[in-house]
Amino acid sequence: MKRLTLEEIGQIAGVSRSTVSRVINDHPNIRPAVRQRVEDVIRQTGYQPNSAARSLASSQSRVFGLVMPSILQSAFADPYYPLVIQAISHACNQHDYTPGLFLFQTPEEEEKVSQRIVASGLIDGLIITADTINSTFVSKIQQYDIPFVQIGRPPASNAAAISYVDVDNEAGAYLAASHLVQLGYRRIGQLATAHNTAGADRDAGFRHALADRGLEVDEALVKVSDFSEAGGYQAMQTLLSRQPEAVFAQSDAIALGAVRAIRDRGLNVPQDIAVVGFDDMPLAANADPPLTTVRQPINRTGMLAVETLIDIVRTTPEPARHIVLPVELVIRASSGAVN
Amino acid sequence: MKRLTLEEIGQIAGVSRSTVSRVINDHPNIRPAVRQRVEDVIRQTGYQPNSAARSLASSQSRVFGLVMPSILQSAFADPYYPLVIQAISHACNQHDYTPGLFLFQTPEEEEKVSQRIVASGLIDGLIITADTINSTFVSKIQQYDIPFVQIGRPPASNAAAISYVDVDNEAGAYLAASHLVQLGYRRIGQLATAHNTAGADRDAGFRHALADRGLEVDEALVKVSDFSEAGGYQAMQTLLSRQPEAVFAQSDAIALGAVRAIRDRGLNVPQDIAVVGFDDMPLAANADPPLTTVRQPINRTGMLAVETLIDIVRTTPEPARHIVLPVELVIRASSGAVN
DNA sequence: CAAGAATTTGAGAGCGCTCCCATATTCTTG
DNA sequence: CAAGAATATGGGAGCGCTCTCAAATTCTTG
Repeated sequence: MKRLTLEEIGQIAGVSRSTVSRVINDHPNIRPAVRQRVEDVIRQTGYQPNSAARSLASSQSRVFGLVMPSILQSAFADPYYPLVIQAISHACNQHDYTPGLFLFQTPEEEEKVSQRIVASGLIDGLIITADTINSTFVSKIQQYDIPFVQIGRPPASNAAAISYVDVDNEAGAYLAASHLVQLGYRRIGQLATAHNTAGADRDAGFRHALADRGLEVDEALVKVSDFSEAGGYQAMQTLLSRQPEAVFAQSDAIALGAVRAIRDRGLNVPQDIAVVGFDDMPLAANADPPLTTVRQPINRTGMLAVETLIDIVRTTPEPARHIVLPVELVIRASSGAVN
Repeated sequence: MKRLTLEEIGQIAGVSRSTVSRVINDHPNIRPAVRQRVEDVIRQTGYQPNSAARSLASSQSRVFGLVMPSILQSAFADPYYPLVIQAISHACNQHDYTPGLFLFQTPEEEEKVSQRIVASGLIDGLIITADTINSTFVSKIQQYDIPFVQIGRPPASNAAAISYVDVDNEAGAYLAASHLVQLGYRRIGQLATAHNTAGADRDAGFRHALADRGLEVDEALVKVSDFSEAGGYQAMQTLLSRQPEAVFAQSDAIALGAVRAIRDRGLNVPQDIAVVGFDDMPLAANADPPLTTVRQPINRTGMLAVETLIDIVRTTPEPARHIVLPVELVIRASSGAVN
């Protein structure tokens, strides 16, 4: 079927191009009868405005870029990212935006593609998932005047100038660690991560919780992992010799790896070692044992990132928006509080 | 920094708009000296052509839509999809296309968004990941003249007319099942899936393998699951009472769930029950025990889907392209062949 | 019911490119 | 080295919208 133009829709409805444009863009000052007539024609013909022409005339594409910088490497080892992508996609669908996907595996790929996307006008704004401490991508993007919001808190040095949506990682870790303390565990370990602000905040929450209850953090019980199940497995293996009574893992994937490591050593969760995770991924509830964890609202994070970006694009970019979402502790069997 | 136009680049380089356009689009018949001069100016200024203007003038957007129909539901329960997305993203980056992401959770969302994407000219073609038997989405898309390729074989009824990239599921399952037979197992079960062609093909391969070696398929040893780890866990639980000696799972996630179910029953893999998966996800190698599985080339699948679509968009859409990629059996500990 | 105010509609210009055709330049070759 | 062929370059038109401004229509109100 041939594609119609505004002009042709106008002809059919007996009005001008301009009037049809007004109807489509919800402008005021159209007689109701005319609006109705035009809307009918649009519906009957299935007309959709040509998006290239729209972008060119309005310099707005209604496309957002969803960026995962190369520094995240094989980002999908952590099931968190697919969920974020899903949430953002859904939010974009609701708001009639199209999410363009930009995953970078190497710095070269990042360099080549990012040049194109920032300068071609293809994209109205960027959603950047990067809470790594050193993000060359973000500092590069700041040089262009393209709006963006970050998912996850940027490093303190430039957090003020950057709009972001984050969850309250510190409060979540505080809840998790407090929970373990309250259950009577004393030798509490942590499977931490490095080079990312979420990890730093969770670490801080963990330490505050212990301190607030008069416990000292035994640095020998803190091991660094990446965000994957395999990383958790390895880190837990090294931690096992220190005989912790409980362990706070900075993600569910890490926690699951830890559980596996504990089992392989012939020990049981939570009888021998209690485990608490972070994220509340779908698989946390189905795990064996079901994982006590900190639930973070991934869907709301994605939705708010999109809505914040829309707001920035449509109104003034200043001042930067900072959103921090609350989290909650979900108590299941792995911490030994229930069975 | 202000965005430059073709005209302005031409001015700086002392040539016309048209010549600059020719340089950018690699047209022949430009004197080397002139081309050089123009390229220098482009490089120095960091000029990028405005993509809206390009699309409008050429009616090509260089955007592909990556679609996961609503029928897949929470598609990301299976880690296969994130990997496919990653592969497609990478392939698009290489070929200077932008992948637009269209994940649909409900039929309403699908309806609303797909109308916009097929008719607005935003998109040059679609990559559809859907090997479900009943895809209303695909039949709807066929009514428009928008090029698309499917990942996974369409149902036989209209496979001839549809371009697709698939892996040789039947051969893979045949390899896996033959492997189990050769190891001496006789009571071989299958954790199958329903309503998708990949599952049907893997089922066929499984049955052929057994038949070719004179074994009958015991239907009581075939259980249906979805593609998730939790689904595999449940299906295996019901299968356990039938005391299989070995089981072929139609995906790695299912296989991992099965391993967990077997363990929970106090049995060991592979000593009591051997397990073979399908996909060779990254976690298969790290699993405990490492999973014998059928490796499918996800990166090549994504790459070929993109390249096939580019070919269809640029040349003639007829005839439909059918690509079936080979798979290989990866033998690890879970099948009992090695330790 | 006329005159001014308010509302509604139409037409022109322009967004930055590509594509085609006309003109200018360079290359052949007798 | 002239004349025709081949090659290289420039300019106009047009892609389908939006936005501004002017004109037409409708609404007020004395």
